[in-house]
Amino acid sequence: MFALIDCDNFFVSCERVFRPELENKPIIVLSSNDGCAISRSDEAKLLGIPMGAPLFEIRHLVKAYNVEVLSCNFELYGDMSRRIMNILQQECEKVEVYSVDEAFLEYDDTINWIAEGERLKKYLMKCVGIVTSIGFGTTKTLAKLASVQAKSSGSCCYLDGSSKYFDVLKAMPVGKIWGIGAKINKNMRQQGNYTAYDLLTADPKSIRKQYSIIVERIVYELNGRSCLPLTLIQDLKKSIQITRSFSSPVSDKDILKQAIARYGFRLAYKLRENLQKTKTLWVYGCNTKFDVADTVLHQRTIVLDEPTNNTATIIKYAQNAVEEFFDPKLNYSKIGIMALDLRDATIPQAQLMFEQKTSLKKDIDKVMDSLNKRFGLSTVRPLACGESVDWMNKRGNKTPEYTTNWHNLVHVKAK
DNA sequence: TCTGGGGTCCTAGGACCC
DNA sequence: TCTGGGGTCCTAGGACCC
Repeated sequence: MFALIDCDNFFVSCERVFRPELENKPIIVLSSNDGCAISRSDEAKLLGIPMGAPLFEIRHLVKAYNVEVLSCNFELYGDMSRRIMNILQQECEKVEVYSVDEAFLEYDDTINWIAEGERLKKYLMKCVGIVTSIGFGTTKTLAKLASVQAKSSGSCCYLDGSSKYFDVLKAMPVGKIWGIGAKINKNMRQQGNYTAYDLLTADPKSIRKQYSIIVERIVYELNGRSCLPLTLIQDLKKSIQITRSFSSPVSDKDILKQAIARYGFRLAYKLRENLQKTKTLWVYGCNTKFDVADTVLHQRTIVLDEPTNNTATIIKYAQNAVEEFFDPKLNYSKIGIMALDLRDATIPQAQLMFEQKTSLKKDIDKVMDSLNKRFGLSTVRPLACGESVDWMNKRGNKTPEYTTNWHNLVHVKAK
């Protein structure tokens, strides 16, 4: 038996925990650079604000209905997520953290599912203050679908592939199924498969021929035949990237080089956190993708002599790449760096052709990491990252880091 | 004027091997 | 003029997820 725990309107809900006066009001949380709405309260959804709507397109609604607009505060959401996952891990032996606001649980023994779900829901609300939707199912796909049903009904829901639940599946649009995105949804509807029930009764082999093995698996999963096991141990990452849009387009090479140094610095830190090294870097810069015809992408791929997670090395290659592809005529709207071909840093690689470097660089990284972990990210950083932050992206309405910064602790007065 | 960031998996086709 | 059969590995692109 699988369960899916999904936090309702997660980012908005995190904000409300510390701003209870925002309860029952329309709120949206924006993406980085204050660009799009990426989390909406139920009240905001009712106003017709779609997921991912650019702020400039919904200004009239924001104004007319006095919508509270918040910048994203990922420090807060990340910490709230950790709290929730820790609780789930205490409550159940088998937990797969699927995303920042979702987790799959697996149970072996027979218990009263709905009662267990309601208990968990209440407990999470009491401990963290976040409303969750919980679905149970005999496969992960069914548990996911049950959580969708739970969201609309307000209480926990159970699904298996038996005819007992066909009514629910007949009312469930095919596009709501985990793994059916916009493209496949469109094709399915053209073929006359409108609901989860239609897909459940489809022929798996012909579905595979027409779509892919992924959609074939979904058919089996809807029938109650489990194809997707719980992944308890997270595989090592295969790629890591850091990319940001500028608050306004940049055509100054020095600023681009500062920005890429910052992202390289973050990237190297993440690699070290994951105990990984990279053998291949991909550095790119582009103008806005909304200028239809003339989208330009400048890029360099760098294959390193030996795998590294050293900040100075990564920044050096990243800045070289920018130096090479830079074109003063282009307005860069964002640049980014990606580490590919990642290796396990705990397995030492013997070097045949290259002399062993001294450990000085390693020591510098170690000191930087420990200071930054203790006093906050980028307390110390390489000079290459620069000081000026004018070009950095906007987060105009960011709320305090209530749970991760001593200076932002909530003050409570007792009367 | 203004439009996020970070991932995964699968497939087809090309290059190469014997 | 005619030109086999069976593999592997890598990459780019597409689709999906949150």
